[in-house]
Amino acid sequence: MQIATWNVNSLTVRLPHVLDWLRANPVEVLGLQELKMTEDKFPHEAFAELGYQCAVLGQKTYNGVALISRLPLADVARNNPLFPDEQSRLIAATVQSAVGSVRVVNGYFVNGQEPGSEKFAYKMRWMDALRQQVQAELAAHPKLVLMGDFNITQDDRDTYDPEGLREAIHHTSEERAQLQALIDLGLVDAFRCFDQPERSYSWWDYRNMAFRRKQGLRIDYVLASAALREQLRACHIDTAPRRLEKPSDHAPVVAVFG
DNA sequence: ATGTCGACGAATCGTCGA
Repeated sequence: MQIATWNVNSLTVRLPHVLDWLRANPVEVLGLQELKMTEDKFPHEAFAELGYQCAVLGQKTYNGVALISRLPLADVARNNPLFPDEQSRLIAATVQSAVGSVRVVNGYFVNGQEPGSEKFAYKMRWMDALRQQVQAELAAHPKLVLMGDFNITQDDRDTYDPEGLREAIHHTSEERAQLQALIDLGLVDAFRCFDQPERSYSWWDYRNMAFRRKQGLRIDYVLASAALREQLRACHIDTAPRRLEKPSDHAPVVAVFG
């Protein structure tokens, strides 16, 4: 089974890229972030033609997440029952896969803007609540994947400028402690379970020719629970869509189980 | 040096968020 995550930065704009990518990469489950559309505008039919069903938590202009799946999506949960939130950032569902029943949690984590800001405080509260939710989900579903745009670099390998960006947004000790606390629930970073090229990133600013200059951050993750670790076969970042005309600023991250 | 996108409301650009 293959599971992927991709922040598409407007599904309205990126739908052709996503459909093309699924034709070339027919993963079982794809988590999308930053749909920037309400559910009534979601192109269910286009995905259905490729054999996918979708569960959507939409929002106008900002945020918005979806699960795109070849397998039936059961027990769909939208946002966090422990954390009332006007922003659409989380969607979870259960799939019966070749590696068993897997709970898939897909998140668009808070950006945080700047350390010390109100948005940064919201990021911390949001992750406190997410940790509680994932802990409960893990108790009910030993095989669990938590994936999405985390908006956090885990360590210096995940940033093109570890010195210049030390304690900058996406690099703060507080954010990294929050990510570590999630991992400490019993998850592994699928990408780091395997040898990877240096300067592997999942996001590049649109400005400054950042992609061409390899100036990116790895802020998109697939985390797998211990019960799935031995089934984990590979994980990679697919930079091909970042090279297309009018790309998303993020690249898909793919994890292979089975 | 604040550089690029995308959405929005009210324009044909300014503002916000990333």
